[in-house]
Order: sequence, then structure tokens, then C-alpha cells
Amino acid sequence: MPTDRGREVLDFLRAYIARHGRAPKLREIARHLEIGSRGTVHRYLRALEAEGLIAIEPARARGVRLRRKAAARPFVLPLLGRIAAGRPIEAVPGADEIDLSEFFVAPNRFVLRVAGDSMVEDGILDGDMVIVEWRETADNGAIVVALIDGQEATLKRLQKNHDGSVTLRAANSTMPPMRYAADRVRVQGVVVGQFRSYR
Amino acid sequence: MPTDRGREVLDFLRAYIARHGRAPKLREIARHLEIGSRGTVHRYLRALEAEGLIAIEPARARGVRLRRKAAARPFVLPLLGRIAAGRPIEAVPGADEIDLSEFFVAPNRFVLRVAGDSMVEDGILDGDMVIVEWRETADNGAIVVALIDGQEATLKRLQKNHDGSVTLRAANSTMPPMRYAADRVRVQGVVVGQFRSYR
DNA sequence: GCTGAATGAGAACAAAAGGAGAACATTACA
DNA sequence: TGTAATGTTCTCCTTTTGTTCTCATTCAGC
Repeated sequence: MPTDRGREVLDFLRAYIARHGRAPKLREIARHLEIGSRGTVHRYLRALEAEGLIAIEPARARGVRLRRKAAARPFVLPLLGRIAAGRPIEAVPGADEIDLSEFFVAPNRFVLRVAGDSMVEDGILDGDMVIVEWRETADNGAIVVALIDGQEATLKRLQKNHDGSVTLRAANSTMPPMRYAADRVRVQGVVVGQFRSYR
Repeated sequence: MPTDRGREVLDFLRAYIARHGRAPKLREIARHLEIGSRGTVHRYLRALEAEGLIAIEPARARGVRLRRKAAARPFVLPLLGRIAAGRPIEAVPGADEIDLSEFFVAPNRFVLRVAGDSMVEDGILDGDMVIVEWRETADNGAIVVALIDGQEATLKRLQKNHDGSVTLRAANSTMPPMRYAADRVRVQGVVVGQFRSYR
């Protein structure tokens, strides 16, 4: 059981690691807790290590790792159920919370803000964010970030044709599908998610 | 686990490759990170290769390849920029990463899975998730979870009328707006976000 | 009073992190 | 083919970081 101050150090470690994905430096911990000396901070870290809450890689910058016992609060929201017009909210059995990090966070992903209405019929509106996984191949029908002639980047549905050519389809009936020779189109990533904020 | 500077090199590699389709030159990395020596940059690349995050084709210009293992940060994804049909990805100045936990997670929020097409014209499709903030009041035009007569829960746009009554509008032209006396409608929450997974 | 735990400051040191630049080999390209 | 650009390998340097000390202060409990 850590002391009061030790617990504050641990709380900050959790918050920092959740936010940045790596441990803070001793100086950052000290500044946040208004401690003037790195030596003092280090004493707390050693105490936390002695209790099995963290592991310290000696002499390494940011060499602190949280152990299972001290795992950060998960990135979850309660999932209340399904909502449909005209009926009460239905509870979803067996799924009472949803881990957003499973949906979104994975290696090699990044976010793009969408400009324009080219995917509006797939529910991707101007200003929405899409989560893209960096990949060079994609399945037929996937929404991809494609680079045409090494210059123009677009968000389109991918269709591979039998003759080897590639058709890129917008989800907007005012925009005709475009067909390209295979070597003109390079897939940069596949859209694996989308989100939007109303604030 | 890369050092601070090594991680910045990796972030730049990811952003550059996603944007240009090929790796940068050492001098480009150096200029972006304000490093004066190519030798220093090369040391970072070798460290990243030793950790299995990238592969280097020896002596080749732009001979860096990202490996799948390249680690992402939990809850934080890089924001590469804006994408629009017919133009390269534009960088967004001053916003190079998005903290999804700040975006979505708050103690008074929950997630609902949407069933049906009542909000399809607002880009909320069947099966999408909406993030709802628990509140009893809402601004005009907000998308709300409303309870009608204490029984039916629906997802609709809210419109407060001058006579005190309330109109709930679906975003679907086949569904007519419905008008209710104020005491029949109770706002349960306001939609603050929406997301979708393509897996 | 006395004691011990908790907390803090700061000095001193070794190692890591970060950088500059020279020198050379190889590649890219007009 | 020849020249500039690029990648690669060094060594030397400064700053930052982690680490280990000692000393001081406060406070609770006996």
C-alpha cells in the first residue's frame, strides 16, 4: 500500500501513460506534483517497484512500466443497448460495456479529416474523421485511401476488375466511378473506422 | 522502445510515407526535426531497425520501409491531415494528433447501437454507435435520445416550438416529423459523437 | 520530551540521450 | 561517364536523465 504521495505518483503515471503511451521522465513527474528534486521522485518510484506495482528499467529514460496490478482505467464506456424509433432501449445481453480502444487503436493507424461529399452515401460526411490502417493491399469493396499517379489522394471504394485494372467508386451518385490501370493506383491504407463529434 | 527523438523520427516516417508513398531522405528527416547532421539521423534509423520497427535497404536512397510492428500509442492516433478527392492530403497545422479518450470518454456518457434508418440523412446508419451524454435539456437542433410518454425511446433531432410543444424530426424524408405536447417528451441524453467500425 | 515515518531539497556521479561534423562508399542522375 | 547527392561509419562533445547519497522539516503517537 503506497503512501499518499506515492499514490499520487502512481495516479500520474497511469494518466500519463494512458495519454502518451510511454512513461514520463522524473522531471515531468516532479513538475506535476510540485516536487523540486528528481531524487525524491525516484524514491517514490523505488517504493512502488518494491510493492510490485511498477517495473523500472535501470538508467533508461522513461524506463517505467506499469504492472498488471496497477493497470490504468480502461478506455471504456457503458453500452446501454440498442435504440430504434418507436421502441424502448433494448438491453444487449452479454455486452454491457464497449472498449473504444479495441475499435480504434492499433498499430499503424492514423486519422484523416474528410473534406467533401464524395462518400456521403456511405455515411461519411464532410468534416468526419476516418481511421485508416496503413496497408498496401485491400479487399474488394473496402474503402481505401488511394494515391493516383503518385499525386492525388482520394477516399473511395475499391473494386478490382478481372482484367487487372482498378475502379474507384465514390459513394455519391453525382460522381461517376473512375477506372485506372493497376500501376497508376497505389493503396495507402484501408478505412477501418469512422467517427464524428457534434461539439 | 524508442527514445523520444527516435519516436519522432518514426512518427515523421509514418506521416511522410502515408502522404508521399515513399520514404523521405535522411536530409528531409533532419530538416523536419531540426537536426544538423545526417549521421545523427542515421543512428536513429539503425536503432529503429534494431527494434524491428523499420527495415533499411542498405545504401539506397529512400530505402526505409515500415514494418507492421511499428507501435502506436494507446488512445492517441496521429492526425495526418485532410483528404479530399483530387488533391494530396493536406497537413493540418497545429493539430498532429487526436486523443480519442478526450474526444469521447466522460463519466456521464454511454454508447447506444443504432437500429434502423431514421437518421440516415445525417450520416447515422443502421448499426452505427452513438455516444450519448446524459442530460435532460438540449439545444434546438441537437440530436437527442427522447422518451415519449415514458415508453418509446427514439433518436431524433429536437425542435422546440414557440407554443411550448416539441417536434421530433427524423433525418429520413420518408418519415414525417412528429409534434408532441411538451410534457409527453422527456430528453434523456444528447448525442455528442458517433462512430462506426468496418470490421 | 523522544522516535520513526513521510516528505522534501539538493549535491554528486555515471550513463544515456542527443547532436556536430569529418571521412568514405555507394547511388542517383544529368 | 563524371559529378553531385545520398547513405554509412566514425569520433568527440554537451546536455539530460536516472541514481544514490546526506541533511532538514514536519507530524503523529507513545
